[in-house]
Amino acid sequence: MKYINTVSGCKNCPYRALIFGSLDNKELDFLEKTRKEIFYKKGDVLTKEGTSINEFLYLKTGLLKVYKTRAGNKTHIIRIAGPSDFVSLLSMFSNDKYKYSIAAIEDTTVCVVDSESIKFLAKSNGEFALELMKRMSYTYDEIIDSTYRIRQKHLRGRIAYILLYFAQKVYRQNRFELPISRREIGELINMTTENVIRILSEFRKDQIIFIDGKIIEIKDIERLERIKKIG
Amino acid sequence: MKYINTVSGCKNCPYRALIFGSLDNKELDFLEKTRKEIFYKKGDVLTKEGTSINEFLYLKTGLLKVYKTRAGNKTHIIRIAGPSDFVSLLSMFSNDKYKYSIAAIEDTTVCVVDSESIKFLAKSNGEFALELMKRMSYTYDEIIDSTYRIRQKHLRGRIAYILLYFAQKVYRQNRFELPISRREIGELINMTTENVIRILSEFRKDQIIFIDGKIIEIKDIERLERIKKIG
DNA sequence: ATTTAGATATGATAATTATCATATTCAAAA
DNA sequence: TTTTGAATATGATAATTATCATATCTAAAT
Repeated sequence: MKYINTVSGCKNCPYRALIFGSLDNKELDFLEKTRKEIFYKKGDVLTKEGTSINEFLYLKTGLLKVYKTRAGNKTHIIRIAGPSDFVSLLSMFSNDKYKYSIAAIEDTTVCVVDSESIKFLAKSNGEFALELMKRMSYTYDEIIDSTYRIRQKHLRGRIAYILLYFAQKVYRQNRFELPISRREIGELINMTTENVIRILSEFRKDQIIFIDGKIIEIKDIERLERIKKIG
Repeated sequence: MKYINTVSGCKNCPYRALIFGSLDNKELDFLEKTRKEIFYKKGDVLTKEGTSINEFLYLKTGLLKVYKTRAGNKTHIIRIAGPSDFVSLLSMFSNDKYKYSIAAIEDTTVCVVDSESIKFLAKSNGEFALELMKRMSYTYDEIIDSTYRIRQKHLRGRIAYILLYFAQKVYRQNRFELPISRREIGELINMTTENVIRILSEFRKDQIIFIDGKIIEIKDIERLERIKKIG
C-alpha cells in the first residue's frame, strides 16, 4: 500500500452523489479531515476478518474481493467489488470487528475516512443515514440474490454466469483478463479448482470462449447466455 | 389474519429495548398512532415479493419464513424468523417493493407500524437510525453466514444443522414439532424433498432421532453435533 | 363417506460432482 | 540459472446427489 497525494477532495469527486449526496460542504470538510487516499497493489490485503473496524473504505478504481475463511483454511469469496461499491458498509454498523476480509484483485485506489466520522454524520444527518441504509441493504440483497442464483445452477451454468459477470458487469468487454485464479473462481461459485479448469476447457473446445492463460474472450455469447439460463 | 385489540402499547413492550431503545415517549406515541397488532394463522402470507412496502413488521410471537420464488416456481427459503427478529428490515430501505415474501409457519402475532413513520424517525433521530442499521446489518450477516455454512456440508450435515437449529435456537427443547414440511426443509437447506425424508429416516434408523410425523425428538445430540461438524 | 391432492416413504438408477493421480507450465525466489 | 511452489490441465474413479417410479398415509374438500 502507498499513500497518494490528494489531488482533489470529496466535493468534486465523481462518486459524491452515490452516497455523499446529502452531505453539505461543511460536512464534507469534516469528512476530509481524516481522509486519506491509498493505493493497493493486486494481492494486497486491505482488511482481515476479526480485526477492528476503524475506517470506512470507499473504492475509487480497481477491484476487490470480499471473503471469509472457514475452518480447514477453506475460503469463500462473498463478492467482487468494483468502483462505486461501498465495500466496508458490510458489518460496519453491526460489529466493531470486520466480518469479512478484503483484498485487492487488481491495482486499486481507495478513499479512507475514519469510521467514527461516518457514524457521527449518520447520527446527525438523517438523510445521510437513510442513504447509507439504502446502499447497505442494496448491497446485501445483491449478495443474497447471487448466492441463491448460483447455487441452483450446474457447473457449466456457474462458469457461464461468472464469465458473463466479468464481461458484462465488470469489464464491459467480451475480451478481458481474469482478475482471479481458477481456484478463486471456485471459491466464488462453489466448485473445485479442477472442475473450474475442466469446464473452461470444455467451453474452449466447444468454441464458446478463447483462452490464453488469464485472458478470456467470449466468442459465442448467445450460447453462453443459454448455458447460464438452463444450467 | 385478524386484528387484535391492543392491550398494552410500545412503552411496556418487552422488545422495546431491542430496537426502540433510543426513542423517547413522544416518538413512541408518534409510532403508536399508526400501530396495529395483527394475528396470522399458520400458512397465512404476510407479504409477497414485488408488492409495495407500506408497513414495518415486528414479530411478537410465532414463527415466519422469509422466501423468494424463482423461475419454474422454485422456492428458496432465505431464513426463519422468530420473536425479536426484525423481519421487514430487509429491503425496506433499499427498495419500495418487497424483495422477499413472508409467510407464517406458526400462528403469529406481529406489530405493524407505517413504514414512512419509521423512515421519518430514522431521519430525525440519528441514534435510532444507527440502531436500525445495526440490526439490519446483523440480520443480513447471519443470513450470509448460514448460507455459506450450509452449502459446504453434505446432506447429512445439513439435516443435522437444521434439526439442531430448531432444537437449540427456536424451541430450546430436544423434542419439538417441525413447523415446516420436508419439502420446505429442502427449500431452506438446498436439497430435494426425497433426500430430506431419506436422511431423516436414516437418522431414525440410527437411533439419533425419534420421528412421529412432524414431531421430532433428538435422542443422541452428541452424534448429531458430530454429523453437523464433519458433514 | 368418498374423493383427491399433497405429504411422507423407499428403492433403483442416472446424473452430477469431488477426489485422486499425474503432467506441464509459469512465475517468483534463491 | 536453477529451484521450488503454485497454477493450469486432463483422465480415471469414487462419492454424492438428483431423478424417476411407486406406495402409503393424511388431511382437506366435496
